[in-house]
Amino acid sequence: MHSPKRILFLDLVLSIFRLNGLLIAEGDALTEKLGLTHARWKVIGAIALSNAGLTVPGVARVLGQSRQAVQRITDVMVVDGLLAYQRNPKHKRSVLITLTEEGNHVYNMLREQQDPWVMENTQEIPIEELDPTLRLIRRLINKFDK
Amino acid sequence: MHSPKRILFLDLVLSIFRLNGLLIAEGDALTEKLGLTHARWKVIGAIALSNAGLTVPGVARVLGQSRQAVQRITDVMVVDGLLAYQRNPKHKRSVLITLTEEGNHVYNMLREQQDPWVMENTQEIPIEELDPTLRLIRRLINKFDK
DNA sequence: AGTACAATGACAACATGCTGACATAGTGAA
DNA sequence: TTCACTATGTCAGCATGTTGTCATTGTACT
Repeated sequence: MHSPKRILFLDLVLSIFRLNGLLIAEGDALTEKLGLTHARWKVIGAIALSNAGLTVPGVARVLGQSRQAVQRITDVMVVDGLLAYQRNPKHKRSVLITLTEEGNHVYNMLREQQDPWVMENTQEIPIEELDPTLRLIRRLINKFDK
Repeated sequence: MHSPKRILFLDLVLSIFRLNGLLIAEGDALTEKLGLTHARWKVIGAIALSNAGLTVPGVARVLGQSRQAVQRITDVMVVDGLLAYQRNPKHKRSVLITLTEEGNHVYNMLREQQDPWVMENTQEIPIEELDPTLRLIRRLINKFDK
């Protein structure tokens, strides 16, 4: 079974691995001055983008990671003053994670780095290419996320 | 700067992170019975797909990882009998990695799991979608890989 | 209410990734 | 050839991810 499609698909899988690593490196370089690591800016991003507020297992679901990994990161970030745990009206034990004032400040600075980066890396790519790619990626995510 | 393109691009980045994790989970499930982990099947795959033979830093470049991380994995895999180091006519110190007989056997079994998996997950996706997606991913890789 | 099952927090063990640092080998240019 | 720079192997320290386990809390169903 050496169909072109097989090769194409495996090539895509390898390329996803590769791009994943490169994007993490990009993000780390972007946030180096902010004292963030990819584990941290992922959490900050997830929380900042959430409307209703997120719990630790909630962030884990969004990022596709184990709740234990997220818990460890958020615990440290609370100690560091970036995040705060807040009573959850929906759940007695599982608190909501919020950005502290400092956390918000860091997120705003992150945005200041991120926006020009996005500009720079998308200006040559038309939406007509971006959109179908995202659709296919999402289709694969849905296929594997069960 | 809240252009649709910005949102689209950030969504794509997050989706890459997510799909990366899901693909690793898929691969791990696929190779569980073979006693492989993702760190290991990535190395085996990279070596099996190479024509000219790969060194440790070579595998690292293909996978987009640090040479130290790859070295640690391959050292263990040599001890476990999956890989062997071979003199490199091109370089006195940097040996070539080869699959042992057992390593080849494992790779063949990996293929037996992988082929139906690829079939199953690509049959609904036409090449006309797969190909431009791979092109865009590669374009991004080239942009970030400096 | 009671009870089974799911979700969560907490802790531990372990695998894997990264960077930094150092010595040695290889490469290319003056 | 010599010399500066790069590539590689090696070791160490640390960040991050996973799974497993256990106790506790929530939830849903009877």
